[in-house]
Amino acid sequence: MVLPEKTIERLSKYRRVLITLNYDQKGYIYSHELANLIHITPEQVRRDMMLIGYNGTLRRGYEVNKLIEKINSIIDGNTVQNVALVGIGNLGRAMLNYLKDKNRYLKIIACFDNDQNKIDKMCCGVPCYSINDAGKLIKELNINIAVLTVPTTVAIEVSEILIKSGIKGILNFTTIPLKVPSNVYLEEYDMITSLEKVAYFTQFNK
Amino acid sequence: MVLPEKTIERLSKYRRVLITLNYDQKGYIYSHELANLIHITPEQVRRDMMLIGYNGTLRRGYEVNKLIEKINSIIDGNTVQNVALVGIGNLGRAMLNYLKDKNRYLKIIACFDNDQNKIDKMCCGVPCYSINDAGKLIKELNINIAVLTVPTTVAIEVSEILIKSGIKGILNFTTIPLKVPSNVYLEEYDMITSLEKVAYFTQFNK
DNA sequence: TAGATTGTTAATCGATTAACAATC
DNA sequence: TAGATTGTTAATCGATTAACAATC
Repeated sequence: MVLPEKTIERLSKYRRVLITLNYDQKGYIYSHELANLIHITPEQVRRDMMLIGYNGTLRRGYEVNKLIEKINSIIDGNTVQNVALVGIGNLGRAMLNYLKDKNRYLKIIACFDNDQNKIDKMCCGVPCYSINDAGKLIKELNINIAVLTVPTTVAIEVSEILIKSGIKGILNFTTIPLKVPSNVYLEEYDMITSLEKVAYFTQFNK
Repeated sequence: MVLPEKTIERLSKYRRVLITLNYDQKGYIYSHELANLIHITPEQVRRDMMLIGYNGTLRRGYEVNKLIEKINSIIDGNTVQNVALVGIGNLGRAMLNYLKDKNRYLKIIACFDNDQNKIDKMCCGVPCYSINDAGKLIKELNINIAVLTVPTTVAIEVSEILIKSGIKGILNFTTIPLKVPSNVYLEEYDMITSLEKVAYFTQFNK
């Protein structure tokens, strides 16, 4: 029932390249063409298609529009999920601008901060509320997902508030490892670790 | 010789929590304590220690300072690596502020852009140069690593310039999958995919 | 000693890659 | 038909987890 993490990552990328490169106007695409677009092997594409139960045709490959629809139904469940961005510093604002309007089923409908100068104003087109009202508003606005861009010093405290408020998925951009209950999905996105990883492996390329 | 990717990621996190939580003043740490700090199992910590050839003592665990030194020598090779940030938009500036000064062996010493208003000025304390001079400057300044935060529309073009200029490691924050030669290390950091992944797995937590 | 801890091998799990039959 | 492509099983690879001997 639950698909592998890596398959979900690739489905996200398949959909994005197909849409941004206007392949939906092309009609059909072969596994090796789709593989080339994100630099993987055709076997991996076919295996993903098998896992999601999507069949191509032998002569023409995969029907692009149908495939996009299928991916929509898997990732978004064809229903809008509301997202909050928590912490409107430099990073938060950049992320908000970046993630906003990238997926019509994922709507960033609120942001939270503790700075009185930001609260009750709009930030990049999204209303900003006090973190003290998170408990109430997350329930009222039916928000399931939080993007966490607060300073590391308050990351744990804020994550606990979010979980108490009913958030079921967190994308953590802070560089503190969080601990969440088993009914909350956590994705860690640690930029410093990523850069240090590049530093390590780059040593072998000289 | 080359350590597994996942081990490198954890080494980066071990070092960071040990330093930020001032464990270097504590002297020694047990595998289960270190495991707790980043929410993994003690077995995994011990296996990583084994892989990097670092031995603890039976009664007291691992000597923190020595462990940090060991991780330094692995990830940074105890030598400074110069880094360039390419693309000084909102995201680029946020990343620059975020990554700056996080690791004394990883120095962001230049940024590149194509906007005349930014070129030849300082940006967040780092000199900004024209992308047209990248070929010359990357060699002159001995830069090995690039953090890519340009708009998706020019990502491929710019990555090719960087590779021609001798960059050996790229941290790609754009949402376009890049293709690099085998002697260049590429780390993809796709925020949209991360958010969509959270959206998918959150559906099972309701 | 008894208990706690490390270091390491074996077993398991998850993901990728290889191989190939089916078929248009 | 011949060639190209899909769908799927088997094999391999990489990473985690379990088990346990050694030892302070």
